[in-house]
Amino acid sequence: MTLDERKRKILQSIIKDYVATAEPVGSRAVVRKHDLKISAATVRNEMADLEEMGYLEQPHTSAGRIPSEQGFRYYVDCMMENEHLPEEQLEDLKQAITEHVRDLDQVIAHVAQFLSQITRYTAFIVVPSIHASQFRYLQLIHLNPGEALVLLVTNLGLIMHRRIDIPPNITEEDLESIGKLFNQVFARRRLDALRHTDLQALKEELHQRRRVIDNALDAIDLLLQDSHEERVVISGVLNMLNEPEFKDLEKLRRFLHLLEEEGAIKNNLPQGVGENVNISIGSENSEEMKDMSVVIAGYRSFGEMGKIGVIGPVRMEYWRAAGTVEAVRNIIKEMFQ
Amino acid sequence: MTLDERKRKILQSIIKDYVATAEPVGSRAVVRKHDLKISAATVRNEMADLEEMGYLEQPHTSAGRIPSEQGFRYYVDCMMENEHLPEEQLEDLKQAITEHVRDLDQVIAHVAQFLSQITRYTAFIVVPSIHASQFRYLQLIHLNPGEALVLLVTNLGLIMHRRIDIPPNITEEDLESIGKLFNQVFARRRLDALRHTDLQALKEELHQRRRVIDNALDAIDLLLQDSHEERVVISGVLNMLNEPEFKDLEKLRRFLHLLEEEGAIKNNLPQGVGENVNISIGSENSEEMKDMSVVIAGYRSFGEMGKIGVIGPVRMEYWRAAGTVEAVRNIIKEMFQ
DNA sequence: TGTTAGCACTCATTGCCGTCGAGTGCTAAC
DNA sequence: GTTAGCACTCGACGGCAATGAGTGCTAACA
Repeated sequence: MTLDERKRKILQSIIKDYVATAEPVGSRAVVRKHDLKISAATVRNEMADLEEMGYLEQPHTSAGRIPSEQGFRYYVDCMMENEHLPEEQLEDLKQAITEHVRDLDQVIAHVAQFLSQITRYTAFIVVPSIHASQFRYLQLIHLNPGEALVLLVTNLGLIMHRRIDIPPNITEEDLESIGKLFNQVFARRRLDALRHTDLQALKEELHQRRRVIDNALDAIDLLLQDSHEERVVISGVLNMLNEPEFKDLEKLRRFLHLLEEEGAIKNNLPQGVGENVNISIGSENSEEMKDMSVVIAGYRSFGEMGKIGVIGPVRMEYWRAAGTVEAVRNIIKEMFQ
Repeated sequence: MTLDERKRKILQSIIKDYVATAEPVGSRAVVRKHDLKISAATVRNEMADLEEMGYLEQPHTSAGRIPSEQGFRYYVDCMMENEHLPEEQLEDLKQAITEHVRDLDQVIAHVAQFLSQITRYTAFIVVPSIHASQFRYLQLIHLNPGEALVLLVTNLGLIMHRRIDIPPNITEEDLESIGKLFNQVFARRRLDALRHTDLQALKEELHQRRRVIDNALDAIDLLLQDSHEERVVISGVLNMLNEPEFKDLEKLRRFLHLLEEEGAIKNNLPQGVGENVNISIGSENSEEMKDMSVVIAGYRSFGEMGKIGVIGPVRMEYWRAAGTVEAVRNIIKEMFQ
């Protein structure tokens, strides 16, 4: 399982070359580009060994070698050093964040865009659900006769809302007093503590204006359900068109399809990602993503786990992707403190 | 400029065939498929005429003919009848709308999805800005010490919000009283009547708690700016991958690029669309969309003009697209009444 | 024992025909 | 005005040889 220094050098050369060109790499190319002090024939012998060990493969007999998934795996685990991205670019991102700090959605969108631009892969951010947020404020707003708005605000400034029907004779003052009641009951509780059963209990308790309250409670219930959903933000899908592996329209279609429905991508990301940068290569992913690689890292946001990373072809510049994902993750981490 | 009956028949045959197969159509195919009572040779003569008039073109000498953009234009203007889509499908859509009537965003998303699914092209909906909405309600909500939320609700139930900084000694009660003040001043006015200068004037008028009010006014100002933006909702991008014209990766990239930035697509849609269904073929569009066609119709929503339609290749089933766009537009129209 | 030069072998790619067939334009006959 | 016939055009397709990159193997060398 452990390779000697020369084999490592050769494997590394082949990986760098192959990632850059997407072409099989021959023995001559290895000695030429990385001027090792050995001949092509020696390299050939070594390459044959590496192939036997499973780190390389040969598309056909008279072609050069390309790294196998196992080869990439070995490189990533045992040889790779993350490439740090220049301080100034990070400064740009920090700048952009502080400019939009008022609006979490915008910050997230910016970060995703930054990540995809720098890496030139497709970036994603999984924004955790808001279970742990505190209830801050509820308001019933009279819109038009027979129609009101339930508005729920969390301590993070997240806003959820839903329209409800009300009996036409309910006045603004009525709504206000009902709202006050809700606020008293809910004050400062965590969203995930407001369970369906609580709502039911509250419903029983209240006799007056049952109709409004019923509808409002239903609306709140639905809002809370939504709050349990993670969101996924994606940026840089087009970057994939530059990768020669997506010349194949079928691959491209599968990839785009995966992104089209929110849920699909979420369920296909590697599970159990901790705070470290994690790399998942080709068939290590689920069936749907078996010819892509994912570089992903976790971040904590108010007690919940979010994820950030990039998706690219197996032939990915892992060193650059990992370095960038790590740096951006750290910035997010900072931001949440 | 006017064609005799036989030429029209031939043009129509060629269009139908070409749209279905994406292959040049020969003279034999025309007589065979549409059993006209004339021979292939006659058709050839007519086709030569049609080519000279600019309605057909020939990819190369020994190939069949394909309709030119002018040919499509003639067909659309002078021969086409919209194909109506089955009542039951429309019912499905109406059903879906009434189910989600609580949330305008969801309805829009549904309609777009429906349109793209039925036509198998890429659907878009331009949701007009909300200039004409009425101000309904403003609330200042205390989030955390030093931080509050400005919340603005329109009579349509649209919600805009923004976080602001406040001096840390401001209490919830303070915010409430300031909010009341705003509400009095703004009550029932139209959003587009709340101009920057008004806000400035209000600012001058108020002496107390200047800091909070300043920040809130700034926030409102920004929210109003946003409210002037149209939104574009897009669905069914992937449908394009089925069209053989997008085998060409360069075309595909240009198209996806256009969709990637919100603004780009908005600015490239045909201008001056009225309530009728409008068709814009190939180079009649802006440079960026010169090999696509757009079928578009307008709808009125609270005094503002919205647009709905589909984008497809020039080789589009205009009759089906136009029929569907029209039907869906009518449903939207109904919904807004 | 590890390294290297030499050489035969493999195989994808490229360019070059020749054939095939769909489709045309033209002409002469109906 | 319509049609049949025929020569012509031109892209698509398949076979074939040349090319060249790259390999594996062997024998000689250090």
